[in-house]
Amino acid sequence: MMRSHTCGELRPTHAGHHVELCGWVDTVRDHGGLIFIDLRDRHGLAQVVFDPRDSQEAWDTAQATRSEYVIRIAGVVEPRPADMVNAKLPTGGIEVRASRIQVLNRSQTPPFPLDDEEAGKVAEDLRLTYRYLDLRRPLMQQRLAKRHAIVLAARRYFDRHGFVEVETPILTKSTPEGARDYLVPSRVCPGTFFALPQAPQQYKQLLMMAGLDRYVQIARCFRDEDLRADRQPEFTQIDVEMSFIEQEDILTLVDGLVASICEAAGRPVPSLPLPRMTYAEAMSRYGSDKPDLRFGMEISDLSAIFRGSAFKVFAGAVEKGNVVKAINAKGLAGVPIRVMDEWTVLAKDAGLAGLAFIRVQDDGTWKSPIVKFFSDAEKEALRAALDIRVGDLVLFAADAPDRVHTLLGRLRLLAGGMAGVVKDDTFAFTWVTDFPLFEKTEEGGLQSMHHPFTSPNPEDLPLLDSDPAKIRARAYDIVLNGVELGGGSIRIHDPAVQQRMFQALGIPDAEIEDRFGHLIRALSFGAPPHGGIALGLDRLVMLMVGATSIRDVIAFPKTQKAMDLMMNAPAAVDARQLRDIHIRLAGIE
RNA sequence: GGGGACGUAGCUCAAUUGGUUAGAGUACCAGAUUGUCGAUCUGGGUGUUGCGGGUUCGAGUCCCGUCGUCCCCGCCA
Repeated sequence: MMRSHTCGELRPTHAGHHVELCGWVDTVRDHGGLIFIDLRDRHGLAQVVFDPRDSQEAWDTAQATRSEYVIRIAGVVEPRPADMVNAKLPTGGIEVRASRIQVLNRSQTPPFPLDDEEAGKVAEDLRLTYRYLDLRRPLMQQRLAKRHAIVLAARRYFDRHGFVEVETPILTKSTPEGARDYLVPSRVCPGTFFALPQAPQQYKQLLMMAGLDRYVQIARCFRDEDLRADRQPEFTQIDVEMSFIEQEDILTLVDGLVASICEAAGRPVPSLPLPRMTYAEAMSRYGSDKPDLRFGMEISDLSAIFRGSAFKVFAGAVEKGNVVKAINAKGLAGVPIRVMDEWTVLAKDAGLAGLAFIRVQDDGTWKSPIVKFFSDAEKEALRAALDIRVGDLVLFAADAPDRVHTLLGRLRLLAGGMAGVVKDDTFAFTWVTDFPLFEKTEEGGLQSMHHPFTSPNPEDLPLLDSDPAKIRARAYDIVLNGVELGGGSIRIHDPAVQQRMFQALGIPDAEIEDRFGHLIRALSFGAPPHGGIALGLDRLVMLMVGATSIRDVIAFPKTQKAMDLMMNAPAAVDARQLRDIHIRLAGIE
């Protein structure tokens, strides 16, 4: 061992101990006589003092050290006099009087400052290019450590509940109906390709058919789609599957998992069970299938109030079977015209004719282009429905329900952010259940909202031929602060139902056999009822540590163009490698 | 694929309407300095204004293109 202690652990109780420390030079304060070096490692910071009267040789070396040099020192722990204690440091009660110093390695001047306060402002591409330096920062190390603690808590939780962790293949088969796949050419089988898994979905179901009963995996997943602050091309899921269970069992299991993880992350543990709402309710009240419940501003249905109104735009909408809904953006009566214009553009982009509004002025009067059409009774009903008060801004939308919900849901988030009513320190979990089984494709066909192995709600099965869009799935998402943390479903275990589902999705029989034959066959060999869920670990950790991007909780993340700036990946390969895998490049300048 | 923001010293930023030698803080280098802990003091500018074109007497500033980073929409079963 090159060290007797870490830099963060020495206390006044160590006084008189002879210690050896290793670490990086954080700062040097040279007083001509005394030299102070703050020595840093993952565990903390310790002040080391060099006095030429102790060792001229050590003092000379210390004077030549610079930021980020790696050094090893030996010395004696001394308590600091009361007036020299540094209350900001856990080790501030002591210092090490050094008798020896060894420079283990020198360092160039870092390309950006490594203290958390300054580095937080540095351009992210620079941090990513020198990620190993960025990760030296205490904040980044804390985040990685917390990620570890969360994964450990999850593994312990699942172990306690009898789960077995199984690794599934990274080289697998393309499933074109999902996200775009990352492909890997086969050398041995010319002209064929593996795909990296978008999720271990089929494998985990097959493990249920294998009788594994309770499966978990901290699984890496790959999707070749455009990136966002909360989306990376490779990411990690806590992937779970169980046999002989119902939806309720999964929800209860994950409730407990979430509580364990919050505890491990040092966050307030939510009271269980976590709140639940249906998809229909989430859309109707929050205009989103991942509602942010940290604030109100819920969507109110005003259709009944405006049925037959003198205001023909609203009355006409109701007449046609559309809806009139609104949110009360409390306190935002003063938003600039510019913002209202932007929001009106959003409304038009969403397919609506426009965005109606009421500003409630300081004297209580309503400033609005439309209130002159409202009767006194309608105004009173409005006031009651939306709790309208001085300073409020009411935003109306009248159109088909899905358009209205999408728009008002989006405006609700913008308004909430602008009004500053979103409490950062609050954790608002919710389950969203009863998702639709299908959604419409651009071509007018059907596609699975979750995935094609999702079980329909048995009550709705008769609708499969008549009105498939109305079928509810036994599918559920867990949402935290408006972020989709994870989702899952009860799966189809009847091969006949699975076959019908593929047919409903319009997949030709030959293709069903080609792509899913193995699964249907497996279902026919005594598949147990089963279901599961997958939770996005990166997003979970992001929220637990208060980061705003999952890049901040991934050691080596990729940029928006899916590049690794440190490794310079992806990169061209040489001709021989291409020949080996039977690939010829075409059409690349 | 689309919309938006940004790109000036190692880093974070400034630079009037297009106008003199592109500045500040910090970092860095040199010297001083025996109780600092964001040490201090003195001195030093270290620059292909992302890149390529264009307009102009004159471009960091205006125009076109391009590259890169970020945010959003589409996309993400």
